Amino acid sequence: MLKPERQLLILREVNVHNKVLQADLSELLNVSEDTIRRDLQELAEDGKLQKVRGGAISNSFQMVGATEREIYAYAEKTAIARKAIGLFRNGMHILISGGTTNLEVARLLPPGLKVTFLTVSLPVAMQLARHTDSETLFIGGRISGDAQISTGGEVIRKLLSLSPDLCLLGANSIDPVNGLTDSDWEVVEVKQAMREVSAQTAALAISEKLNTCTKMRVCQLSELQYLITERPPDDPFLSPFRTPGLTLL
Amino acid sequence: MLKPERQLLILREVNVHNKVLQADLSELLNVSEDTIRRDLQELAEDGKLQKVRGGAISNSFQMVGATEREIYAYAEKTAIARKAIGLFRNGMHILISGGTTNLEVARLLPPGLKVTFLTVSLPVAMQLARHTDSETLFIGGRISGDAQISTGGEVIRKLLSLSPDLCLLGANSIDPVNGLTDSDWEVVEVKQAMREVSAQTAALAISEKLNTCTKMRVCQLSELQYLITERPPDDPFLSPFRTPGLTLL
DNA sequence: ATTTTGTTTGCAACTTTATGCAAGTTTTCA
DNA sequence: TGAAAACTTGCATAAAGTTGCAAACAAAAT
Repeated sequence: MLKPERQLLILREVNVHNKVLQADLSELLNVSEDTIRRDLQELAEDGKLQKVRGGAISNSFQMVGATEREIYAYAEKTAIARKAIGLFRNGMHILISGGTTNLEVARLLPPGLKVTFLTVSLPVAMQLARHTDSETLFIGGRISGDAQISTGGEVIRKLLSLSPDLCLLGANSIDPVNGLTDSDWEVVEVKQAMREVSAQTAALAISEKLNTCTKMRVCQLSELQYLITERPPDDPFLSPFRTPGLTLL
Repeated sequence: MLKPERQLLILREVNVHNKVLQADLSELLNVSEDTIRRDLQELAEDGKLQKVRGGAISNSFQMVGATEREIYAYAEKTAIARKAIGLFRNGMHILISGGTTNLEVARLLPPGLKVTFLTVSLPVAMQLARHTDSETLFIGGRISGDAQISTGGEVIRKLLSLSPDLCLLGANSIDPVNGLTDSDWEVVEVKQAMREVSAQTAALAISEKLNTCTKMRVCQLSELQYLITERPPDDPFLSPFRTPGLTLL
């Protein structure tokens, strides 16, 4: 039996069964396992299948995890989170919106920090709750399924009775002209109220979201006190955002 | 069985059940627990799931401080959850407390069910929020770290303004003499209010918690309408709980 | 037909990996 | 606090992989 012929049979076998053991192939094709191994290796190099220890698996055999969202731009978000935490002082009341960047903030809280957190995001609240030195208050309301945050009139009403020292807003998109914008009206409504009641507000955005814009405005740049990105504050990329009253971190 | 194959099965198992015990996987896949542990570790390093003591939990199910205890006895808990869901009717307002059994209820909700859920538990709310046919309202307040539920006067006040059709109380311990009891005062306070405002209340308890008692009473048995365990309603084990006005499920 | 040339194959020696086991440590929960 | 369960670390073993090499083979050239 010629080599190309044999490899074709191997390929068919793999695609039918989704996997194949080289011991089985060796027996089926009456060649040594070494030969099979070399064949599988070649086929794998051509991308026809995936070689694994002991045999091979078909290309269609994909880990479910491929679609699972691993936290996007994780390193950047961690850097932002650390800078944001630098603003915290014991005794503060801090209002936090949702999003993965804020989740990183919650995850990276240093032990010993004693602040009161107020949030509308379920995942952020869960993470914050692990930090036993600080207190966490959740602002209840109708849970908006995709963003996993409280929305609606009741949230707004509750927010208006608060006056936190600092607000951390995860930014969906931000540009110098349109300011902080978002695509979901329910979220915009909540973020607006969050900013309005807070003494100071910090927008958290990975730099890839800078200079992008979506449909609805949360606030103007001038209404923010801090803009936190993963870049150093003096990065030329940030110069469009360098305005009086706005501190870049 | 090839290693990637095994890991894929593990991942499937995790994503279907939201949590797995490595002892179960070990039996299912006929490999030692050490191997399972190593697999889980690898998958966790790849961000495909989250490793916890004794097993793993799915990524999509971000329950932050899951412990061995919390992923325990899920077969029983799913049985209970299915029975509880049998009580649901479209249009109902349903109040749900925390605990892993209620979490199962949230996870197993059938598509198409249109009810309004009210809850004080962060993990339950997160799970409920994925069920887009129903509406989820979270009752905000101070988050009690270990139980991950809202507690405090504000929760009570809010609860008193509601009148849900059904209340699902996860039971920490329950016995015929002392009724439903719990060990954490903050939780007891909330559960009491939950029961008081609801037209009907169901206690959910795996049978191992029957005939146990802890320090503080939530309510008497006679103040409950349903007791749901994983056992059939006519199980002799349940006879001490067979009282007028209390339906065993 | 025979030689040459290059490829393919199987084998042997050695390295690496996967897995299970055991001893000791940590965590959890009663 | 103390027992049970789970984790860690190290190790032994077997299976799989690697490399080098020589025999076998096919195809091309003489």
